[in-house]
Amino acid sequence: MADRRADARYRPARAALRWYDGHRRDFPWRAAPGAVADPYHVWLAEMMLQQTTTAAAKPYFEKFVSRWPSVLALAAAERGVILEAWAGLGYYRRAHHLHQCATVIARDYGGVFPKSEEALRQLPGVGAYSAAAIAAIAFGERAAAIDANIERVLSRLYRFRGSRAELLAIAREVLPRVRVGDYTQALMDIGSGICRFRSPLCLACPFVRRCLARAAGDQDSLPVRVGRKSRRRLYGAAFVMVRGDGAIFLRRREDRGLLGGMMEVPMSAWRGDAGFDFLGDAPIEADWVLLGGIRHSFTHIDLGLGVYVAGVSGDLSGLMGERDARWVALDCLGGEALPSLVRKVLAVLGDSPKRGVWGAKPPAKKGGSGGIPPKRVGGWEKSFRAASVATRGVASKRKRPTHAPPERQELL
DNA sequence: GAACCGTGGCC
DNA sequence: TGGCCAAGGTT
Repeated sequence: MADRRADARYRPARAALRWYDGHRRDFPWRAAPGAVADPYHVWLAEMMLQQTTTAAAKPYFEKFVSRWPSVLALAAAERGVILEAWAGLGYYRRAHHLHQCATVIARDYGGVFPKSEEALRQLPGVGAYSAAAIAAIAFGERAAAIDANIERVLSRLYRFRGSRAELLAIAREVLPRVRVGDYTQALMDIGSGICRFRSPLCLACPFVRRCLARAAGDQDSLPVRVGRKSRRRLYGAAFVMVRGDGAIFLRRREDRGLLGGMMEVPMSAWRGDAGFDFLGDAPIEADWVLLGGIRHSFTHIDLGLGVYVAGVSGDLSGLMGERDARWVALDCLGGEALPSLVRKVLAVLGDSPKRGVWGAKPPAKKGGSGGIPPKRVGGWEKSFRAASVATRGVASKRKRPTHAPPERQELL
């Protein structure tokens, strides 16, 4: 038999924890050093951080904790209000799961999160990674969480090119018996700040002398990347209806699918053909004016939208058959569950892009309060009135964006 | 297993 | 600009 010590895989826990004690990042969802983390905070953060940067999630986390200090408070909130608070963060299915999960915790667990990885895994929106992360960070359970950061660190450390399941086995093998939560977050911090996707700072890494990829010089090729499909290009039109008092018509999208449950202005179908009859999909007959266009990229769709606007009057009750439809005053748009796509559409009506719907601050600048809708909007209505007076002049003078549909003179 | 699901930053 | 990335989960 071979000597067990000679075969033992390097365990990074000691070095990781020592590094963590001196270099840990400070986040609002993290407990103070040595303190016990709040499971509600850990869970909420993990839901927000799925495929999302810490900079983007941070202001949302602070807003949520401020508005709903406990999981019971969150469970008592209306779904639409949660969607409004989530607006701009993306992957809106997470907001639905968030509410569902809070309801389950309130109803089945008396407002107390379960501790075990297995029980957590059963909750809506909690997958293999999140269950392990919450169990380890909030409860100190010996659960091995592997996110993109930890996968990168371990893949390079062991120069590993195998399957995810094999990596999980390795992660469990080297998991420490104490301070599992700190260890997990240490690997995340090292992965984020040192063992970066590109230009890793190996000389600052606590594992520099143990890292097999570093020794071989192939750290840049790890972990093995999976090829991504290119986006489909689709085209369509958005129809902004403005009532005499300046209110805009919004409706709620279906719960399922893209932007599920979020508010929108009516839109045409989205097709691969950039020149189809968009106005045939208009919600009502009106003097639609093409004001401009926007581009927006989703995970799997590259979308170009022409933005049409029309002043409307008379009996508009027929529109109210739409799901959760309503007329919203301009200064109330910030309180609606408007995804970034729709905010971008509405920004075309203002002379200062983004300003009209996002408020004074443009969205998501370097860790700022991006994505948090303002309470007030300014200077927007006047410029829209000027634009609507100019009508066709505005439409023809505006530069057509690359992927916007061509102007259809015969229909204008 | 593969497709779907947002958004903003970086190079 | 276009491609890639990020504390992934669900169907």
